[in-house]
Amino acid sequence: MRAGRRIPEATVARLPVYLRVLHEAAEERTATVSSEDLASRAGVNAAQVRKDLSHLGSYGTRGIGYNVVYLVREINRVLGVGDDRRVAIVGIGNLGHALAGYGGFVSRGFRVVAAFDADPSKVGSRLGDLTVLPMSDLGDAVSEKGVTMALITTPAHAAQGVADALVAAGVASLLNFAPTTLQVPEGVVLRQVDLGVELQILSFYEQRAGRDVRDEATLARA
Amino acid sequence: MRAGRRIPEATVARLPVYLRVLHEAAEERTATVSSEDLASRAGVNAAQVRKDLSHLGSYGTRGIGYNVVYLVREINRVLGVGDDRRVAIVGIGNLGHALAGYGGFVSRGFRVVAAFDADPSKVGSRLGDLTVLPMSDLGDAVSEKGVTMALITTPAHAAQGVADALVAAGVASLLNFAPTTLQVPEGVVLRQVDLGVELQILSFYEQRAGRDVRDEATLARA
DNA sequence: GTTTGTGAACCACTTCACAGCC
DNA sequence: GGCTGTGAAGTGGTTCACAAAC
Repeated sequence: MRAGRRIPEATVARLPVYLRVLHEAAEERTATVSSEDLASRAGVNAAQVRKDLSHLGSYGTRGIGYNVVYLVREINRVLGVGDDRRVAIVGIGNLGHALAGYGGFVSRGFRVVAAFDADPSKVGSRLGDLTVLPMSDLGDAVSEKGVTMALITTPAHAAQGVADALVAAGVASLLNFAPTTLQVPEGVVLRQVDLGVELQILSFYEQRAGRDVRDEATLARA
Repeated sequence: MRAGRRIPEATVARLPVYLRVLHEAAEERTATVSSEDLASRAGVNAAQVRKDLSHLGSYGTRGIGYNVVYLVREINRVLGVGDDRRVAIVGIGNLGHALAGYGGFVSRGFRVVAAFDADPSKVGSRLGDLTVLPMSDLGDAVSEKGVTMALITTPAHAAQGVADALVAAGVASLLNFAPTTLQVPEGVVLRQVDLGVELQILSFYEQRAGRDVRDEATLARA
């Protein structure tokens, strides 16, 4: 598969993991990595790595491996990260609060620039260097601050309404943490993270682990 | 495929989603659901639902659908949920704090019974009705409280050490939120949730959404 | 008529194995 | 000799389509 054609979904889900591993390698001043290195650090098969990377183009050198800095740049480009993306959080409960302060977003090129809550007692409170805004400000704040992605951390019953409001405001990428299935119009990208689901999946494999030994390393959402 | 043989990984990942939908249906006093109902509420294809459920056995009635209460019981049994599972959280930063109070766990049969942190200034602080314990208490507390699953919410650099300690203490199911790949011995079940990865995947599809329209609804873990 | 359960067809992803390049 | 890039083979998952059950 030569240069960037349609990239398989499964590959897209692994690219961020490679990126993480490559950053670690870069910190250790490693100039090049082999598919074998990358694979073992990412917890996948080496052939997998090579095939995944071949979807982006031919960025390796036979006999040598992949140039770390160069590969980081290419993956960032493919994922559309790098120029910092503006993120809003709707629903400032425990989880929303935690995500607003989560360092793992900033270090990956995302910046939380707005926070909203429907509860008047929360509106106006500080959240790091942000002020929690009322839902009625959503439309204006989204366009003023150039928000392109939003995290929904409301209770389940409020999530669909919030999603509708976000879509109406022009936000086209939603990451939903509320434990409910959302409907969005075509063209809007939606991903679901349900922490309860993760524990239940874990529970299944733990239960099995007694009889047949199973070791499941999985990526998120993946 | 008659009655419970080996259940495909992809099916296991969807069962908790069906469970969530079934609980919603139960609240609405719906006695039976068709695969079509279930599918549309879960965001998948109806044939998928039927095939998934057929792996558990034949619990539907042709011409009628599936009995909600009965199906909930069966899925819970297969997943090994129901008898409340004891969970520990290691790393009481923003995220650990939020997860300790997350209602979505309790309502799904999981109970957070212990919290640990390596930072002496956090040890002894209250967290709901728990007290944060030092890492040195991990072994004892795990066995006393019957912990079988743990959430790792430490910084990345501490995660492997914590995983090792948990495994040594006899915890055989780990859900890792730290953005790093962990190594665990055979027989230990490990799942990875990386919130930064989720945003990066979202970013990729958002970027595409302009040209070709893609709408990606995904379940967690994938 | 409705809806399940399932073989068969299809499609996507993974792994193998090796030619080609350094 | 070492390592990538990739066809080919293998595996697993999804969707179709229909017979069987109600």
